[in-house]
Amino acid sequence: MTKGEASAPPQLSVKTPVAEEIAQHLVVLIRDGAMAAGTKLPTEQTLSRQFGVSRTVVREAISRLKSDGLVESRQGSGVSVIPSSLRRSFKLHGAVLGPQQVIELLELRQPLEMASARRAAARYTSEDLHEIVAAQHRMMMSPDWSDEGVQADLDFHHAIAKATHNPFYADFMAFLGGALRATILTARSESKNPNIKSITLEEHLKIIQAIEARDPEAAGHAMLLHLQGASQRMTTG
Amino acid sequence: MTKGEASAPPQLSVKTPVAEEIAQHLVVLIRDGAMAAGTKLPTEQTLSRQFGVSRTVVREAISRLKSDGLVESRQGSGVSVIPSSLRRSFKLHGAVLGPQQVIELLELRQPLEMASARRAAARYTSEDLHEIVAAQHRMMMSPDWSDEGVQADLDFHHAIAKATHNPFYADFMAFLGGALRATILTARSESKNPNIKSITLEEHLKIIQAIEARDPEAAGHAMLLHLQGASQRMTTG
DNA sequence: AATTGCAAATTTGTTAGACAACTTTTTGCC
DNA sequence: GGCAAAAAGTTGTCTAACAAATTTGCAATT
Repeated sequence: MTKGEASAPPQLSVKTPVAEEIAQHLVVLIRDGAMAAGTKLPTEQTLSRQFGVSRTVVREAISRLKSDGLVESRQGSGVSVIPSSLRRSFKLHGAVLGPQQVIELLELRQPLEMASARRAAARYTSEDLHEIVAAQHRMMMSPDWSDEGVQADLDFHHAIAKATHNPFYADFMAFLGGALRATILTARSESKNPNIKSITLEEHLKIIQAIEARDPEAAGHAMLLHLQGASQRMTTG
Repeated sequence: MTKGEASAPPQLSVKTPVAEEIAQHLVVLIRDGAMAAGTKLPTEQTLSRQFGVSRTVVREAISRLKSDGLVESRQGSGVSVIPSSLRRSFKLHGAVLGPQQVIELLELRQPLEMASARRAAARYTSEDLHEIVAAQHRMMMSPDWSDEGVQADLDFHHAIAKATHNPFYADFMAFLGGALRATILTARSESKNPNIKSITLEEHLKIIQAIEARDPEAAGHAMLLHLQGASQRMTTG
């Protein structure tokens, strides 16, 4: 079977590997409920014929679904869809985030950041504080608004999350930061407000002071003000 | 190359597919920083020799890392590690959660659930409320403590998250619920407290009433009390 | 001496066929 | 009809080869 005669026409100038394309196709089928939980996928051979690719490619695609916890395979039996209640991976499937999604993601981040600041204030060690201050310093020194500066900003929040000594906070904040990174960068580079950096640094400073004073409530409140301000600055350009 | 002469001896009675084992091995290498961001992995052929498996298996393992957003491959060039700041998947890598991890996960869940309840109170529609009540009803009717009852409990929280009309809340709550599901089930089946179900239903009811009254603060507070109670009931047996 | 151009070597992407390991279904015997 | 053995079906792994893209090395030219 030659490569060109796959059932789907070449859809975009972007060249995505076939395995990835098929994986996404299957993900859509499962997420949209075309394949209910517990049901079995067609056999690898069937899928291979259906998509017009080799079994190897199908296996690579299924391998990704397994990694995402969407399906489970048993040798000799088949590949079955795992009920959504058991999925153990949280993932942003869309490559780029639209404005609405950014707002929603920020809304998810807010309570986590507040809790993060509160718990950091209660539990930080001197090394944690040092790392937080270091990120703040790095941001101060960076040209506004370079990729470096945004990175330092994200590092600041990540350092606070690490100071909670709960690895899930740290991991999840890193995840959210990465997702929002590109958005923050473009928002700032397009912003006409020249004071945006100094304002941010000031807000950060208040958070640092509240944490250092081991005052969870003040830390959470300072974080809330910071996030509200940042959000406003992002959306109003 | 026959299968038996792989460099590593068969280590456990549990039979995990080789591809998965190698994938996890690589994940550990990357997460623990043995392979810095931006660096290239050894070639597939090298890895195949190193692990004593075929290139096919190595490719399947790498395919999973790609799905997790840990690496990126370019034809002709190689496979390079993606900086942690750009990772777009959040995942519990350990198969089972230890007691400490459960506590940490509950701590991550708490602020999210509170925010979820608050926002649900502010935004719910009649259908949302209906779904929340339906889950409560299903839990009431289920034998204590069946898998069904735990599912209804999780559905209750998920329905609240959906009522926020922010898909990230709903998705993430479903994710967390799935991760905690097994733990909750065993904790309850081992509990000697016969009132655990009625207490839970009572706490749920208070949350429902606060949401119905469109009182975000009361809803958040009721949720906090519920989570604290549930956590206490789980840890003290 | 530096740079450009091109061929060769690398490396990932895909295909094909084969066998092993395990599960499910069918068959044949009692 | 019930049950064990055989057969068929399905995923897991291996090997070999070629395609497609990138990197590297070398040589010729300026």
